[in-house]
Amino acid sequence: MAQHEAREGRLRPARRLTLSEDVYESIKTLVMDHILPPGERVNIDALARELDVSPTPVREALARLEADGLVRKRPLSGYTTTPLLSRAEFDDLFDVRLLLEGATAGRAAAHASTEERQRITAEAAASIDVEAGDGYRRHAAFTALDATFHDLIAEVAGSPLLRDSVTRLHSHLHLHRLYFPVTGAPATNTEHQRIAAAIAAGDSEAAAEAMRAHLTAARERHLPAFDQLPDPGTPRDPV
Amino acid sequence: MAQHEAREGRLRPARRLTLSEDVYESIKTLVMDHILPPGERVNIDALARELDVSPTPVREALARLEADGLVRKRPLSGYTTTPLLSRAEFDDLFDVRLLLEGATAGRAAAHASTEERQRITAEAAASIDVEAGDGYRRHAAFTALDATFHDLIAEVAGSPLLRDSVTRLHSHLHLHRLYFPVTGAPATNTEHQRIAAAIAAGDSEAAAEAMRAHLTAARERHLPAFDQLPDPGTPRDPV
DNA sequence: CAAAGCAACATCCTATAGGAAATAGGTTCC
DNA sequence: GGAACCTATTTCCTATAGGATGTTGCTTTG
Repeated sequence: MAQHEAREGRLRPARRLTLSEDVYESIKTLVMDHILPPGERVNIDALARELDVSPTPVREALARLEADGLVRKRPLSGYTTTPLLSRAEFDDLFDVRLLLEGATAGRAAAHASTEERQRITAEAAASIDVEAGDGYRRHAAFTALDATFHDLIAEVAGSPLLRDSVTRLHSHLHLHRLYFPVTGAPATNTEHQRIAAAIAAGDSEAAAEAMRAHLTAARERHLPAFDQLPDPGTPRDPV
Repeated sequence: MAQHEAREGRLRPARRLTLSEDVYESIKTLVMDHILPPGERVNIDALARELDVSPTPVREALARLEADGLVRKRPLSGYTTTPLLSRAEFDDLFDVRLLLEGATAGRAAAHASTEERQRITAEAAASIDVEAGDGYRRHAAFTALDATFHDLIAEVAGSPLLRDSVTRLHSHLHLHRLYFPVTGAPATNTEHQRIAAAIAAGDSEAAAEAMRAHLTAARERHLPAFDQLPDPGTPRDPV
């Protein structure tokens, strides 16, 4: 049963601890980067062959991804990648982000340690040198940096439950953003630095307010995307 | 391969659509009702034999439950039910509930339809006749009714993302409450009715305030539980 | 020409078997 | 008497095979 020597030369990164974990990360990346396009059927067997594993760990990873909201499962019809965000879902996402991330910023300003405040300030400053690169790469780097900044604040807020909720929200955001390159990188950086300054100063109310202003502005920057492409609506259960 | 006639007489309820779904609900109930005690190892094969299915759907259900936070998975050591809430985790839970459910109550007051307002009012009123029953049964019924009320408000708030977050939080709460019967049923009912009245009247601010007052009071009612039993602390990764 | 029915196909879902790792217990050595 | 090492067992993890179901395309009929 020569199943080990075939493991070389696969397109997955070096294995973590369990195969299921690797497969989970691999598929998550495939969905996040839209290599598996939104709203498309996911063939378990084909995916297993592609990753050079048996269908069982693929099935297990898909079950976790469904709980994350990145794929959907129709009972006897297989898995499907979650379709693109509709306008209503996008608005809902930012409404909830406003609520949750306003709170994380305020709490971060109150609870963060000295070392954590420095990390946040550094992260906001590091956002500048993403000007390098071109097109897709540059946009992907910017998106990753933005996510890192927001996740860092959620991490520092000192509430595991709040952090989980925010992280879950962010993975939903990726279902929209990668398709629509935005041009507001400089504005985003200054807004980030304003948030970082308020947190460093320990001013909870100012931090929350700066975060809410940032999210409101970011929401406005993303809006034109819905005019460029036909709105996908919510064609998610065509029965 | 006589695998169908063995399906009769199992302790699972009638099958929904897929076996994995049934198994998921079954295990979820086992964890919620503490038939699988918190912090205990979960043997996949034993569970599969108990439910009279193969390990594969059990494994899939466990993966979903891990995403829900009801079980944990240590890479090469199997699954474990999530341990009891520590004092710090309990405080965190109610902090986040205060934030999220205050928002759901306010939004429910603004967005609910006439029919939905009636359902909420009816649900709050129905909370009275749980005085019947004894001990465990009575407490379980009260807990279920409380969860239904809060979930209903989250449902009506008109934000799918917010509803998911709240629902997720509630499943965490079950990890604490069932072990410590509380005596505040009458107070809970009046508080629920006050919330329902504010929502029915369409007063967002009053509804949010009533919800926050309710949660603050409920938190106080639960607190003595930590004095009755030795605090479990956070013995979750004994290596 | 359109719609309904049928059949073939592809895919998912479940069951079983075997290899690998971690845990637990006993033994031995210090 | 205690700690470290080794061995045996248990358990998890992965792979493969077969049955049931949904889906798709074609044919036939009105």
